[in-house]
Amino acid sequence: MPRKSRPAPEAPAKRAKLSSHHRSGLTESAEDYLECISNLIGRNGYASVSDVADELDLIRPSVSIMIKRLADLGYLRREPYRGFMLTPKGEEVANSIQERHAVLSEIFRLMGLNPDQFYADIEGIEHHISDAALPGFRKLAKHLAKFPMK
Amino acid sequence: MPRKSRPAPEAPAKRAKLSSHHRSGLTESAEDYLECISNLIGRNGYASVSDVADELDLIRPSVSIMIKRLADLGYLRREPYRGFMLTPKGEEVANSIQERHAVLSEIFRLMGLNPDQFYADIEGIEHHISDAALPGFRKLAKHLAKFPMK
DNA sequence: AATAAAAGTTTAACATAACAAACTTTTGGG
DNA sequence: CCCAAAAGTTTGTTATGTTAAACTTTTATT
Repeated sequence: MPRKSRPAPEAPAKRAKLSSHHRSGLTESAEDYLECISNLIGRNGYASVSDVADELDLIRPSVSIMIKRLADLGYLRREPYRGFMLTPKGEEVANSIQERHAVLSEIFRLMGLNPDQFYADIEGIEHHISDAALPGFRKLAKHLAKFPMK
Repeated sequence: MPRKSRPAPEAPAKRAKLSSHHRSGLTESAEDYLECISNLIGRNGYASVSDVADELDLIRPSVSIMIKRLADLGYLRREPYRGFMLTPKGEEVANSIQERHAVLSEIFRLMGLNPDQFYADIEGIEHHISDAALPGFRKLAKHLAKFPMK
């Protein structure tokens, strides 16, 4: 028996969008890119597609595409063949991730876990600390400094 | 100018696989399903596609598809129209997530953050605590119980 | 037993994010 | 200046995970 045909759906006006599952309105992956770019700029003064690809262990086309999107969304500005800079919007996301990373590293250290050895844990967790929870984590780090675990 | 044609790539023998970015060899999403199923079984004695869909705020087809995959991968067994049970392999994953959830809830509580209000944080973080880090988190909970933050 | 409701599945479409191959642009060394 | 290497982009494919619509199967009610 022939299947009933479905009506053709309206053509959706598709705009560049990142499905925003996070605090920042960006995906974990996008947050990782911004964090990485900020780190590279801090270290080298600039960041390029190739730099980011090396750092995140991705290939250049993958990075190229994400960079274009982040630029379209206003998180960074590109100057062809001479890297990119974060916009204030991009800086804000990068800073928020970097602070979470730093706080988590400190907490891990105070827990007796070498942050270098738990880099993957920290990289995973840092995307899931809400703004509301962050002060609690800062306090935890202070508390552990005052009342050490060992 | 006509584009040069690419050689047809070998047909990859595709098997049911979940790209394993995590400790368990499963994705976060798959871990969420197993955690949820285990919780439902604990509460109700069994879990169904509809139960899981309600709980995780997904629609039945989404759940149906993932359940089929988890069954194919040996994490659970289905009895048509009467729910499913976790296999030992599935239990193991569920237990590991549940323990992380419990430890994190306790730590949040001891940090002065109501776990109910930070459910999303905990649900996100629980997938990123490695086996190697878990004992550290357990110790942290004990330590905070002994040396309270407020 | 009939049938309506509930439960589950199939199909098609989409978004994200990755890779590989091929192509283009820029830059730097000779 | 030329041209090769480096940098970047385009195109095509894949995997994951989701929705929506339509369909099928089971269960339960009368």
